[in-house]
Amino acid sequence: MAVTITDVAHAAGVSPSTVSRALSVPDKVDPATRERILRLARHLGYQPNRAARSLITGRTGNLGLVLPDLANPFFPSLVKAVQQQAHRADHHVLMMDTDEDPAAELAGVAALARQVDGMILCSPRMRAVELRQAAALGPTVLVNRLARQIPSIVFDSRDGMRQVLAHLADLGHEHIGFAGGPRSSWSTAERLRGLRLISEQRGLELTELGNFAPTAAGGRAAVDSVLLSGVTAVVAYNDLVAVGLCRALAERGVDVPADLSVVGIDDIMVADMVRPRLTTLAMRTDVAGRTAVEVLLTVMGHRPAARAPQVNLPAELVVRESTAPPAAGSAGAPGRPAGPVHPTRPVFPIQEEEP
Amino acid sequence: MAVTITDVAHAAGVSPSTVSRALSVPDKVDPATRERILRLARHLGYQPNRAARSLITGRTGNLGLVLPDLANPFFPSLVKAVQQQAHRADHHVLMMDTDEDPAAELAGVAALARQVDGMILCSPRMRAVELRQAAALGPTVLVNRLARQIPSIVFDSRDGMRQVLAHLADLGHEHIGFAGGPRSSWSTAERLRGLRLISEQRGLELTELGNFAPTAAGGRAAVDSVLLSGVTAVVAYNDLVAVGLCRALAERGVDVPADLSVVGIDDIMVADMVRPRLTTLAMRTDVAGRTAVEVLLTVMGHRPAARAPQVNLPAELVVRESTAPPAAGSAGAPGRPAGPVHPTRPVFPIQEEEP
DNA sequence: GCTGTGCGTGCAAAGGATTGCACGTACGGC
DNA sequence: GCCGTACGTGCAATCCTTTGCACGCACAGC
Repeated sequence: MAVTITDVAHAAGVSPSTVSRALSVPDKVDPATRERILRLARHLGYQPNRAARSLITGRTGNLGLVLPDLANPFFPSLVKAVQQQAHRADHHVLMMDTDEDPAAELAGVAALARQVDGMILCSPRMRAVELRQAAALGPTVLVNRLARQIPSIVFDSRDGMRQVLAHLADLGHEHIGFAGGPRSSWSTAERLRGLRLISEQRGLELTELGNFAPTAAGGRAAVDSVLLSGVTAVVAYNDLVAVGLCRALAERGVDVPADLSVVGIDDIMVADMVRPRLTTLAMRTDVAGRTAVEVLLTVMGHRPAARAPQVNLPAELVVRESTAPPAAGSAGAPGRPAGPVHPTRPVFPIQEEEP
Repeated sequence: MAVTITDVAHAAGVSPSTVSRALSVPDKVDPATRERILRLARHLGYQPNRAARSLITGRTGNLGLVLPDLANPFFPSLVKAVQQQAHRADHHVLMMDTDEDPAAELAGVAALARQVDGMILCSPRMRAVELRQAAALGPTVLVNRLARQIPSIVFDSRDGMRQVLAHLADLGHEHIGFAGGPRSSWSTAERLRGLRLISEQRGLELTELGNFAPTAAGGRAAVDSVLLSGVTAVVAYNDLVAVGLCRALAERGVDVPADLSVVGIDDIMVADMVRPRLTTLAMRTDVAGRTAVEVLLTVMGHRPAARAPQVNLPAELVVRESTAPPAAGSAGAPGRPAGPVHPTRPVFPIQEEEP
């Protein structure tokens, strides 16, 4: 059916070995024969059978990519970058969506391991011990998660949280809430750690509002804790949570940012489309994806991997419309000094009034 | 390194052939031996080497998925559904993003063809003749595109456009604009055909506003044509275009839906998050993805494929906030009879006024 | 002119699973 | 009690490519 290396060899009047060498180690074969072979190979449309090659070399030419939920807008651009970078290195990408199921993650990794040369695990939900098992199956790079001995790409949570809190503090906020993501999410823990550290340094009051699904619905669910907490600004686990929260607040008659400031994380496309446009901590997921592939290719090259590389990518605050100075008379900042204050509005408790 | 079929065979005291049969055609081997083999295989953690299997069977266990831009929110849920459905059939998915480049499509398909058992081409931009070349490389299913002799999954554009125009006509609109997508997009042509047909049937005036990029930026770019056209309602190529258009309109002081109605297509997640929430023609991309895999597996099974199956999926109009009756005195509907009319607002030409 | 070196090429093994064919055993039927 | 059948199992070929080893030839050096 398909044209094999032997077909090319016969056509060129050489042995299959020579054809193989002409294609992979060109300087080991006579220039004249090489040219003839290459021309014929092209002309016959020869494409090496990767299964056969894989059988002998032990390499597949594929990379695995495991992630919890492709429908989460955080991932597509990461996946896209991974795919592009892998393609540049002549590798293909096998994708696996585990649907936020930690059990499916290990199973998926095991199923994938045999037919990829290395794997990228994005925001894995599995526990550390399982992570080690997974990494033992082959070269592995983690994205959005840190683990001893496993190469990782993460965003600098501490500096990110520093930027967020600096911005809010500059606006005059003193009491800030954090609406966390899933309990099993490493990012939640990491961001909380950063927030705790920095808010203590700056003398800000930090209220943990709870754990919510990493979706707009999760954000809606957070609205009661937010309103009861008395905070003047909320840092949401991600932009979807922030958007859901804003929607729910609007329905309660709370104006963002006049009555309450909201900060998202990730800077997904939606963040710039909603009203108010979201102030958010931008994560360059495309950079993360590209870096992950580069690191993976490196560790795939050198067997021993002297020490697991850890890459810390910068996050950058994008200030848009969802943050403003706290309302005068707000619970969080009673009688605070002047400043570029927005037109005052009634705050909590909320009452229905003209739009 | 890894445990092979021979290892299992030795452990069980049988030949590799028997192990192979125990795993693939269980009723051809003695129940007792079968049990022993299965237990040992599980215990040793045996995973068949797919390269070796592929070499002999000619099948890879992979499906290819080619699409123009994963960053477009239309695709992720489709990809997710494809992946899930493929996984159920014990196949993996090789994804390829062509970055809206028609030339990259054919190249990508060619590169993928050798290592997949079948391919799903989503919204391909390539021309019909290239499409035939691509389909000749192996079992192929088209999504969002129709071609003779190639199995296709499409959404029912005509009925979709009928719903859209019925909704707008019911509201009282008589002059409707269409902001098309890329010229090479099959969907643009198809939707336009539907709009022309139905608007003629219903005696509506249809204005083609041009071709725009399938993004929010494309929608922004459409704002001038829209304002100059004198239409009272716009059907956008997709939700992103609709969102971009709404944003640009708002900046010009045009209120949606009071001054102008906008209808999107696709019902991506964003459609329900922006202000105003978008009235849009919902496409169940997850259903399309699942169906595509099912059809592909079918055509992969039967060699001859009696006739290429064509699946027409229903689209369903979701009415939200971006559509309303045309403003009284609007160019499109001068002195139209009463009805549930919104509070009147000045229309074009636009002038800055209080929010 | 003979030996040594090096380059270009071919031979053959290896990699792991599948599968047609054939063999052997055991049992049923007459 | 013998033959035929059927079932369970093993043998060996096959898929295609890569690669270590060896061969042969030509040319340079002494």
